[in-house]
Amino acid sequence: MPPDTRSRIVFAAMELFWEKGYSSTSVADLLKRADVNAGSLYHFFPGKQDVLIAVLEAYRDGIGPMLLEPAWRGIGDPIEKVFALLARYRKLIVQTECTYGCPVGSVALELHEPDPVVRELLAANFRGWIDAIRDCLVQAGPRLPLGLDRTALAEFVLTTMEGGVMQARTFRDVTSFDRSVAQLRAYFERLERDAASESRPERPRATAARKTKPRGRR
Amino acid sequence: MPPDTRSRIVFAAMELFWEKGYSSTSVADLLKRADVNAGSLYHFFPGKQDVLIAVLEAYRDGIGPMLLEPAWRGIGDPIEKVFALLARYRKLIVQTECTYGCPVGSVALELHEPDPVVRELLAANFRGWIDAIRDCLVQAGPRLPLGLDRTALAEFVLTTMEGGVMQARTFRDVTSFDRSVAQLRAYFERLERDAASESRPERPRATAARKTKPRGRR
DNA sequence: TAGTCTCTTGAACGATCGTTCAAGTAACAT
DNA sequence: ATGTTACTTGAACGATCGTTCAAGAGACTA
Repeated sequence: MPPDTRSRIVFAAMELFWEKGYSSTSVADLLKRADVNAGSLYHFFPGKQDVLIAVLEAYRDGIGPMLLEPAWRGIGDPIEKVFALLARYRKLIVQTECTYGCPVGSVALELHEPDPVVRELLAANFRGWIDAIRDCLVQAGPRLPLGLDRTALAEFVLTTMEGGVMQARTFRDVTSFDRSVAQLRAYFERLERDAASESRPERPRATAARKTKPRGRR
Repeated sequence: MPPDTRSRIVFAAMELFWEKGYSSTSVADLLKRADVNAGSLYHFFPGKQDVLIAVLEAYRDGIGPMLLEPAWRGIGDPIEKVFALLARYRKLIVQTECTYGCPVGSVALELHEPDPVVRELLAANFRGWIDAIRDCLVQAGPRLPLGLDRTALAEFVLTTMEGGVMQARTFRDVTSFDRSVAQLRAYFERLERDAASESRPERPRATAARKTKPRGRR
C-alpha cells in the first residue's frame, strides 16, 4: 500500500528541509519531490509553515523510535548510551561527508522570528532529547557526583552535539566533532572519578566535595 | 565625514544578516537600510553573495579589536579571559532578549552548499576565535594538565558557546546558556585540580596521570 | 571647454516565490 | 440515479526575488 499524499508531503519536506533548509526549500521543490500538485498540498496544509509544523511534530514523536532506540540497541550502560547517541551523530556526519546539520538545530537558527507554534515545537524537540539524556544520567546513579545537576549536564551534552556538528560542517572535517566529544568524555571521566572518591570519603581533601553539601537527612 | 557608500552597505548587511539571516535578507532590504540605490550596490559588489563575503571578512578582521579586546579589558588571568568572552556572549543574549545568534554560526548552518570562498571565510572566522582561546590556554601553562591538547579544548569552548547560544535562543532563556557554561567551568576546575596534583605527584594514584605520557626530552 | 573617470539614479527585467481556485474525479450514502 | 464528500488537477495570480543598464551627476585632467 503506497503512502498517502499527506505522508508523502511530510516525508519529502523532512528530506528537503534537512538538505537545503526551510526557507531555501520552495513549495515547488516540495511538490516535485512528493510528486503532488499544489492543490493537494494546500488541501492538507494551510501553508508552507504548516508543513514545517508537521515535520517538527514527526521529529518530536520520532526521537524515541527513530533515533534513540536504534542508537542504543545492545547498549545497557547508561553513560555509554550518551556517547552511543553522539556516535550516531558522528555516523551521520561521516555519511553526509560533513554536510550534516541537525534538522532541528538548523531550523532553530534559521528562523529568526518564528511563529510561537514553531518555536514551541523546536523547544519540545530539544526537550525530548535532553530528557532522554537526563534519564540516562539519573540511571547512572552514584557513578556521578551526588550534587551534580543531571538536567544541566544533559543540556551540556546537547550543547556539545550541536556545537560539534556546526564545526564539523564548517570545517568539513569530523575531527572537530570528535575532539569536542573527546573533551566531553574527559569531563565525564573526571565526574565519575570524583563520584568514586565521594562514595568512600577517605581523607576529605580540603576543597574536594564542595558542592555536595551535607544533606539534611540520611 | 560620513562613511562611504561601500562601508554603509557592508554595515547595513552586518546588521541585517545578523537580524534576519542571509537568505531572508533581500537586496531591497539592504538598499533601504543603507539608503543606497541598486546601481550603487552593484557598482561595488558583483552580487549579493559578495556582500556576504565582505561581511565575513569584516568579522574575521574584527575578532581582535571588536570582540576580544573589549571583552578582555582589565582581565589578565588567561583562564578568566576564556570565561570573560563567554560572559560577553551572555550579555549579547540578554541584550537581544535571547534572540541572539552568532552571526558566523548562523550563516554556517544556513548555507547548505556554500561557495568555497564563503566556506573558507566561515572557517577562518572560527579559526580566529579558536586560536585566540588556544593562546589563552597555552598562556595558562602548568595550570592545565601537561598532556592536554590546548587546541582541542579551545574548540570545545567554541562548541559550548555555539551550542549554548542555540539553546538559549530556542528556549528563549539565558539559563540554558548559563548552565552549559557552568558545566564548562566545572570541567576547567577539574582540569586545574588535576594539573595541580600533577605538578607535585604525591602518591601517584592508579589511573591518575594517564594521558601525560613521559616526554622524550626535558 | 571638452574629455574622462567614478559613482549614482531608478525604472525595468525575467524568474521564482507562496498561494488561490474553478473545475474535475472517484468513492460512498441516500 | 442523485447528492455529498474527499481529494486532485494545473493554470494563473500578484508579490517579491536578484540583477541589469541606459542615462546622468560631479570631480578631476588636459
